[in-house]
Amino acid sequence: MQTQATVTDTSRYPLSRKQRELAKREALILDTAQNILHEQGYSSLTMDRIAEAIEYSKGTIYNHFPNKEDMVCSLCCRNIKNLIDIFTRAAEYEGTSRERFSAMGIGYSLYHQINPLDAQNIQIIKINSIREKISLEKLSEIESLEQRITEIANRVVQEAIQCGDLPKEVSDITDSIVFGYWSMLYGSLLLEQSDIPLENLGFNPGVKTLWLNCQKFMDGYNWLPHSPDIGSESLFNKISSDLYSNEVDMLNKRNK
Amino acid sequence: MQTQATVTDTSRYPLSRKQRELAKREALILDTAQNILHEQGYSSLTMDRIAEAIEYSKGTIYNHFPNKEDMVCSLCCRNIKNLIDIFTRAAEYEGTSRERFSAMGIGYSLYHQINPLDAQNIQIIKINSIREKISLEKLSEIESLEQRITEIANRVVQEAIQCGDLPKEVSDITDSIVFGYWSMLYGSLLLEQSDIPLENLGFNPGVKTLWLNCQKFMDGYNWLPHSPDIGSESLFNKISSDLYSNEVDMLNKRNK
DNA sequence: GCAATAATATGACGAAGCGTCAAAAAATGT
DNA sequence: ACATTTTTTGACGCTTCGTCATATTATTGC
Repeated sequence: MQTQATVTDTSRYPLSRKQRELAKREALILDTAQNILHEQGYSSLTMDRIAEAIEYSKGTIYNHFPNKEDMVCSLCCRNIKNLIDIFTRAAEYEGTSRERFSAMGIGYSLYHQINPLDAQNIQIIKINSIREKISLEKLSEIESLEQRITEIANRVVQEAIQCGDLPKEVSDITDSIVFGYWSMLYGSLLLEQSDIPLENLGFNPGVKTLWLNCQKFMDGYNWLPHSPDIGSESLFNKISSDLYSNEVDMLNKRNK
Repeated sequence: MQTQATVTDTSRYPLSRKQRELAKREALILDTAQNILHEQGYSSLTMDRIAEAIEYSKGTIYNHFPNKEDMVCSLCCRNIKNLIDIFTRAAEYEGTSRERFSAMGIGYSLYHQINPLDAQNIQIIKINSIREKISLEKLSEIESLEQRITEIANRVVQEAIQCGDLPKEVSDITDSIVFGYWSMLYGSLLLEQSDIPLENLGFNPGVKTLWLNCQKFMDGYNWLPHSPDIGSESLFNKISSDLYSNEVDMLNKRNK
């Protein structure tokens, strides 16, 4: 009988040799997929090409993933963990609640600038006609990972209310605040997507614009302390260097 | 010689019989494509199916569109005109500058709720791997249509500055304001996309959430008059019934 | 150590879709 | 009425997906 290879066993028991090998191969497949995406783009990502690259047959890949879309979703799951890490760091940042929330925006923006591929993959798996091919298990996996992120953000909002940085009245719409913030981050991300010519749309895009809009969004909710009329950039720089110096370096290096 | 059928001639001269027939058939193709999308979804949208439905051969379709993606983009171009109409109506709304800007948000949101297909198509043509197949002409067509929308929004922002509803200091970042606003609209739209289970993410989504966030965004920019602490919904209802009663009816009818 | 059995890997194959192009059909010009 | 240009057609080649009978490898029982 042909059974589905699986490494999603989350039990604490040590994996058997077999399971380890399976996990290793799964990682190999995902690595290879990412490479191809990186070097040749999504339209060149075919199961045959992956099979050739990893020196296993196509059937073996299909023992790991029910289809191509599911595989891309797995890639997203793997990579979104980096984003969780960034959000966690932001939530633990030593500063006001507002600075911590701001840090999340910077982190999100930085992360996707460094890894535009991830943004593209996320974009792809959000398309309904793609989505319907992804297994329910994988869908709920990515969903719960995203949930972890929104929970982290939500906690900061609640802390802000508790310590009086945000008015008590918003206690029952903390979700909305997170949703709005995320919408703006996500929307900006997609609108800024590499190949869409925003300049011609009359926009002056970039991280700084997003930063400003995020600040104004928080101002609107009366999140104290308010952003200064001028010079909120110094806060931006402070947070960037405090929390994301590695990421900023990486970005600078790449742009050279 | 095989030449490309074209009806994009924008000259004012009356079209010849031939051109009219061509335009008619192009519309037929797009209508049919939209039908198939509506009834069977994007994965069932194939050139062969369209050909069969319109009772022309596939080759004839390829005389109108260089490929499938270009055709979907054409569909977007055709439909985005409705959005321009909505934005125009919003810009001409008799009310404060802030109300007009708000009206744009409501209109955008309503429009995509009524036509979720359009939102999906827009989402699709924003994917790089799709985009690279679309002809440059079509890309610049949709770009300039989108530009018309942002221009309309931008004009309202400028009027707001002129009449003192927005502080003079933002004069040179009107683009950013429009960009932020649009990001939030667009981001919310995509995050709310039909099949993504937001409830489980802890969100309480919907038009009202978006409305609130838009209001807070404007508050953040100090766009006068500020939204009231409670009861900004009455303004929402007023604008909806003043400007979009047709659209609201349509939506109610459909949900019945 | 070996046969029997179970698990896994393979790649040829069918199905489906895209886009092409030589040939057929229709329209136009003379 | 015939020649020439334009348009339409659908069979065809190509690519990709995902399957599955068969081959290979691993495991178990004795």
